[in-house]
Amino acid sequence: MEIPKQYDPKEAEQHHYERWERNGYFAPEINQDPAAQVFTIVIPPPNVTGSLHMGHALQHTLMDVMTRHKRMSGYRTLWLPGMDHAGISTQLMVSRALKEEGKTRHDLGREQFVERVWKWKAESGGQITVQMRREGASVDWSREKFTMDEDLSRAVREVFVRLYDDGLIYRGNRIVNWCPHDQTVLSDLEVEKLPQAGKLYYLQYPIKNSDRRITVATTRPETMLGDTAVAVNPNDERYTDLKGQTVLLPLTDREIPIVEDDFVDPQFGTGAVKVTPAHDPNDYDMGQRHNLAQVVVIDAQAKMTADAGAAFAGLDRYKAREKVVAEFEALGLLEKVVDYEFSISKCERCKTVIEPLISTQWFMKMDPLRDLALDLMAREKKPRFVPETPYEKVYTNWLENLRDWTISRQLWWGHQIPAWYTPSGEVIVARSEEEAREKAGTTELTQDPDVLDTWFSSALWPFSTLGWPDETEDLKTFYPTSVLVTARDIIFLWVSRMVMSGMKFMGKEPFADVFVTGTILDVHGQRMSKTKLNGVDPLDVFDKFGVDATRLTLAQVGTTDTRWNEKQVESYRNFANKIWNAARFSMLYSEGAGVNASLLQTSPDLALHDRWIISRLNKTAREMNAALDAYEFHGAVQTLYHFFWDDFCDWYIELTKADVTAETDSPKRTEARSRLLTVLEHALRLLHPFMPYITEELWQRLPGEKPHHPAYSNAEPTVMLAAYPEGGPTDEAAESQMQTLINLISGVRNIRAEYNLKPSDKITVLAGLQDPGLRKVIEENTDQIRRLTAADTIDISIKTDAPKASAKFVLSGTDEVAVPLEGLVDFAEETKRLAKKKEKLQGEENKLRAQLANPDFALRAPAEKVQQTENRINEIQLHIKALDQSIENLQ
RNA sequence: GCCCGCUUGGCUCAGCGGUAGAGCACUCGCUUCACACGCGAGGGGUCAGUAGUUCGAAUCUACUAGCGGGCACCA
Repeated sequence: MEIPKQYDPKEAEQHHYERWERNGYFAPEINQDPAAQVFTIVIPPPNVTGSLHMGHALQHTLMDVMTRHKRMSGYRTLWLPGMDHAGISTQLMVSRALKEEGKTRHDLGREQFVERVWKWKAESGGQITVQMRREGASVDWSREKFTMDEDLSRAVREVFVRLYDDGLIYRGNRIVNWCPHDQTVLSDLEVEKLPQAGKLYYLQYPIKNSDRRITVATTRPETMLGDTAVAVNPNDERYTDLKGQTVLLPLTDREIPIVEDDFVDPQFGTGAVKVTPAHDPNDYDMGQRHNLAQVVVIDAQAKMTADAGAAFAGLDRYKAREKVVAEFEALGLLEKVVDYEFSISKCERCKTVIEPLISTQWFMKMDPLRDLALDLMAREKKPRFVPETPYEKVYTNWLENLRDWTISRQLWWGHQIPAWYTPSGEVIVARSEEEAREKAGTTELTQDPDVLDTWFSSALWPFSTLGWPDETEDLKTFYPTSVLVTARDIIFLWVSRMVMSGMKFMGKEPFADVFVTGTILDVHGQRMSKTKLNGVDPLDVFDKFGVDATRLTLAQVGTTDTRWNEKQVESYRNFANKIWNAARFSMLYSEGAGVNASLLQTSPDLALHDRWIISRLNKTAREMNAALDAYEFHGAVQTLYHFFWDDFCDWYIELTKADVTAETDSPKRTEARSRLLTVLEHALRLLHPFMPYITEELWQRLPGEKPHHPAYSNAEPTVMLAAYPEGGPTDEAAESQMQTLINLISGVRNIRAEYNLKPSDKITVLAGLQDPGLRKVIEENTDQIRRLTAADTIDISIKTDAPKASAKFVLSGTDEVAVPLEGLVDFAEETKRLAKKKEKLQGEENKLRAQLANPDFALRAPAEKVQQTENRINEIQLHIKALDQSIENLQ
């Protein structure tokens, strides 16, 4: 079998996914163990309009690592995929397409427009599901959901009706955030506050029956046309005599009162505030407190209404502003205009300045729901946020200050509100029009034209996708889910609402843990964004370095904000190639051999390197399971990388090479070959959750017995259903002996490098080892040492009798190694080399001695620590003594 | 305004109470029979600053500075 020298990721990425999916490996049904524990993740449903970005790739990688790890560990796993109908985004996208045809949605009418959106979805929606397959995401496509599916829509209506019946959903006339561009109301969370350089206008209002004026400051002069009061702080002495007076509102024929309200800050502006209840949330509240009239002067198109007066009616709000200012100036009532930076509310999506308007909308009363979530946190500390800081606190604080949620939207694409109106204006809320007719006792019903906020259906995602309100098997099996993986920007929009609805309708939290990922920033530390065009396309990275290398890079990001670093991906591409070539070597010499798990049973009879790699493998497996269970992805990646590259490739393969590549067949050769293949096979399993493609590609090729986890015994061979190694016993003696061997070999190599010896220069290694155990280890490995240091002779004795012209190093305490270098040793240089080492040791000794000299140290530090320090000092002393001896011999 | 996070070698990041780590970059050597996307050997950091707690602090506490983020009804 020809195996190319270089790993081609595209080749491996081509076939396996299709096979995995076709064979049903992603579905929980593949697990045959009725007693299996359950592991569930529901995907944060990407927008149907969206395409894959780095944030998705990061989240998906982490979810896939978790899912694959649990699946291999015998859990019945479900990672449920799906998409969100993304109300406004989708409607806008289709509207834009219509515009190209010279039409608007109104030309089509509601029914045809919605049909058109469905058509768009069928043809070009859900690009991301194709891209997720490329990522290797092991989601169960047979359970894929869409928030507008009939079953999920049914859940939405059910929830609406129940909350309405509970009095938690109500219809009300209140001030709301209105986007004049998208022509819909928005919730507080869909509005972003942006700093804005603007002006503060000081307007003078004449007082009735007086020649005095009162000055108010405003950033929005046009709203003065809707003023219905001027407010001052009750304790503001400047205005004591004006209290209860009446103001003649300029540019209108209205007279408005001066009221007192604590809300007014005497320090700001003039201490007098114009009150426009119909166009400002604070003024609205003040209006409620003082029973003020609401004069609507701006309409849904952000144009002035007839109530703004004939001179202004029909004007755009900004034109009206100019005109108001001009007229005030003409009247001599414009006191001054100053530059002023303030924050302005904009539509998160289209960046249009929000117009606060009074409007009849549907709202959700949040307090009782909020309390469910807060209780859950207080009582059970759920959900558990990872990382706990700052998210637990941020989440809790937000809940504590929660206000009612505006849930209606003036859109066509979405779940139409299940409320009908009778001719007499009675409101009937029902699960269907049929039910509404029954309730109303009439067929003359009109359904509310509005739809629900997209997040209304997302809030139900963890149970609506599993069949709720029916008590399905899936719902019983998979709810509550295990962990939610998400970006931090939707903790309020989505996470908190899922907790509330989960508690309300399931009586149980929707997920145990919430893992909040970090953010991938661009190379300059800026957020990647479409408008900034600084985003890196994951698909380009896949093409350049392979999916597996990209996944490894993303996995180690974990919860930290990290700048995009292509070099990192490149290094993991190289790692993939290293894996490929280690496997290539193992299989090049696999004749007569095969994977055989029994060869990983350790035994004192085995060679040191075998006992060592078995111990290292077991330790690595334990660390991997611990790290993955603790969501420590960075540590997990590091552990894998160093086990595979340093332990397995740099040392184990080199040490087992002699046996593996032996010319003649023998049981020893077969065993060495088989053990190498077996260690590799286990390593591939450990790597699989992170690097699904290369591991499957190689695992399929390995000869020998590669059993599945017992839960999957019926399935065809695949690494994704092999057992994740749990890690057997470790062998500390073997690890420490091996470390000595490594130190010896590295020490000799160091001498070779420092003396610029050519690889062809043969050397003799003299080892003086007083410790009999150590001597035995080294004696048993003389051939290995000879090969790995390119030495001719290894001479082991109790004490070296090295010639003066030798380079030396101390292995430990009294054990030293010498390499005679007749004619090559510059005595002065060698003295310097040894002195440098001594100096370093001396520094350490001084530090430790100072510590020991502190009487409090002996008194307060744990005895074990004191002992350790003393031991280390003794060791250093022996080492220094040996160095001194060597230096003296050189003189 | 309030709250939070970050600041570790040239770069990107680990570590989070017991002598500073990785990858990349850098230096030197190597066509060593798996891999030059490689092999071997090295150099490089008073862990932002200050003051505390502690026998001992990159690691805990407080403050300061720089950067980043979240929340907030100041017209």
